[in-house]
Amino acid sequence: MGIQEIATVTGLSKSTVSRALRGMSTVADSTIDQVRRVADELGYVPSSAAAGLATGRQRAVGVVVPVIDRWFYVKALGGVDAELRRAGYDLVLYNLGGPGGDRDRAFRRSMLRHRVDALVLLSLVLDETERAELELARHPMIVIGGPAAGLRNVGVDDVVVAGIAVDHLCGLGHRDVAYVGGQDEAGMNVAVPWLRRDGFVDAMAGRGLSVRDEWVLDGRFSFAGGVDAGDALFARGAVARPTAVFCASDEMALGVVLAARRAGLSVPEDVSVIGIDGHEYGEVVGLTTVAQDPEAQGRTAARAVLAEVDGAAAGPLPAAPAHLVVRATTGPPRA
Amino acid sequence: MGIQEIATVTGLSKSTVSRALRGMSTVADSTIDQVRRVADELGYVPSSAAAGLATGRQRAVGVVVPVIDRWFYVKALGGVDAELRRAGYDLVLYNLGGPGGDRDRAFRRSMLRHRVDALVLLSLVLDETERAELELARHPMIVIGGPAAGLRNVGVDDVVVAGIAVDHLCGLGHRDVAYVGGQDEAGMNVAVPWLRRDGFVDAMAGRGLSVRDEWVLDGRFSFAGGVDAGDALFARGAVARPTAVFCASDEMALGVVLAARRAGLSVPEDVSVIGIDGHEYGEVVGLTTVAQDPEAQGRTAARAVLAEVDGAAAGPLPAAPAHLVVRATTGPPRA
DNA sequence: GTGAAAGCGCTAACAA
DNA sequence: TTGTTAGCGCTTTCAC
Repeated sequence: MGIQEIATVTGLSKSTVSRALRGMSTVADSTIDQVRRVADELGYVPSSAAAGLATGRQRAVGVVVPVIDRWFYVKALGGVDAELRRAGYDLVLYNLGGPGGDRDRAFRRSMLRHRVDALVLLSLVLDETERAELELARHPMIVIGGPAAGLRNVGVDDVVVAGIAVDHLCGLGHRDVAYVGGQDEAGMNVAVPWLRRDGFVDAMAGRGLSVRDEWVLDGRFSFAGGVDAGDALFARGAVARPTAVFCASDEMALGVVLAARRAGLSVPEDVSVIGIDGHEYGEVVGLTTVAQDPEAQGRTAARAVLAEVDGAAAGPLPAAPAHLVVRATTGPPRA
Repeated sequence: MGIQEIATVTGLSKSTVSRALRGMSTVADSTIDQVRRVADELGYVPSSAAAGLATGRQRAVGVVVPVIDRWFYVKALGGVDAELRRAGYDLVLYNLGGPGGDRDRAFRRSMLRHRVDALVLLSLVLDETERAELELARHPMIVIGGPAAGLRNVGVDDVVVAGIAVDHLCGLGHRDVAYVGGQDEAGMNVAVPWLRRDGFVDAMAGRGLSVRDEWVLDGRFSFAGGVDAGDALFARGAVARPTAVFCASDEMALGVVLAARRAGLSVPEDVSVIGIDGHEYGEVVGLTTVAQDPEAQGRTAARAVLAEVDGAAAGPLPAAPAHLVVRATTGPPRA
């Protein structure tokens, strides 16, 4: 049940059938109809392997994620997927599976096998070997999230984002603000957390405000991590307590809010909390945040990489937008 | 830079190189070493398309999800992925993208192209046409989540799960319990919500308890939906308020808890809340739940389908385990 | 508008 | 242990 069968049944040649199936304009309309009908009747299923071998194009792009179960990755993946589907491309998912997931093997064994025409890397920091390996495959690559040396990337300007948050907090009158960020649990993607922290510290310094060491905490970029950080922050008694907490992700911010309430503090009266992301849960809970749109970033990245596959030049991409969304978890500090 | 180059450089034949690359035991160890070295030097990258064409095996399996951004799907996807990676298989993600995502095209255009050797469907209810289409591809299929006519499936027994929740609630003395479930937002996957609701109603009936119509709500299987359902439930004043709420997912349960607190009710004193899933957030918040392990289900499904690809018979799978986790959101009703 | 033939890069008998 | 010879199912010149 290949193209040949259809050729035999219709009395046409393989080449004509091939052209007809792809709807090429050099084929008579009547022929196209006939071929399509017969193909349907026969239950013809094209072989992407054969087509790929012949053309050198797989019509598939790979998406590499450090781990899957993070809000940002899921959203970005959805965006990439939507755009690929529009273009008729398949998506092959390469999940590095965290620190325990032996990246090396994953890299070598599958990503390079010409199974895909391009790669979208989700906030990945590659080491030299990995870069070199990927270079072998010679296909277009782009990263979403933190910047990566030598690769195009789409994402927000993390320093700017941190600045927006600090502006908001300081504009309300806060001077004692803590930071909850830290390494991603997966042990990857170092760029983003650092950029946000540096952006925070710098923005504070820009206003003549310094940040206490004990107020820079690791929230592991997760809800539970945020709770832990909040517990640490609020257990110390009112004297050494910040009046505001800036979290590098909404999930952590949600955790901090919970910890605050548990500690008997009211938000934002006793402590203000702001996050980054635009997580759905935050909207419901009334979390103030600097929202970004990872889905749109995914779509942008997919479009860019697809264009490159089609031979377009790889120009630089503009920073993705992010904007302050003021809700109920931030307010002026207590007088 | 194909297998041929290596053959030329080493002075061996293509076949020997091919065998050496795959480490076949009929090849001299020294030859294997040599071939591998030369392959590395040349930066050889195998072509999965060519291998697939020749063998008829793509070493890839497709995973079909109704939408990606749901806790259960993400977790299950992770499980499938882990097992595939172990087996050296790639994962091709087919996201139907909700009701707006024109399933048809997605089905026809890519899933069937022999790009994958098997399919894992995440709680999908297929109509006849879709079933027929997929049959064409003739590869092993399995569904995770609700049962689907004519297909093997792995998942919890939803009726039993609902029974566990009802047992717990009634064991505490509750008689007035509401249900929050409803259609998945995606408009797919009808089986699971219905089974859970029916299981709930039946279990209640089994104890001589009936369920008010106004206490069966749609929470859209999301956090926000849970909040809405909770608002509706708790806005009516204490008279018509249930003493417990059974939610078909933890995300909805979390929303109901939030709504209860907002309405000035304390949990579990004024109202008990129980969910299904074992969501991480629930753990932190102290949500009582009937926990399941979608990741394990994903692994099981992947293993089963891989075995079938390798020619194993497709025996029936046992129901996945689920167990009650009592935490802080359930307690006896007020006297 | 259609056909013939070559070939994409690999694997798999069958020989040697 | 290695080499020879056919394909796998498509696309694509180049003719007609």
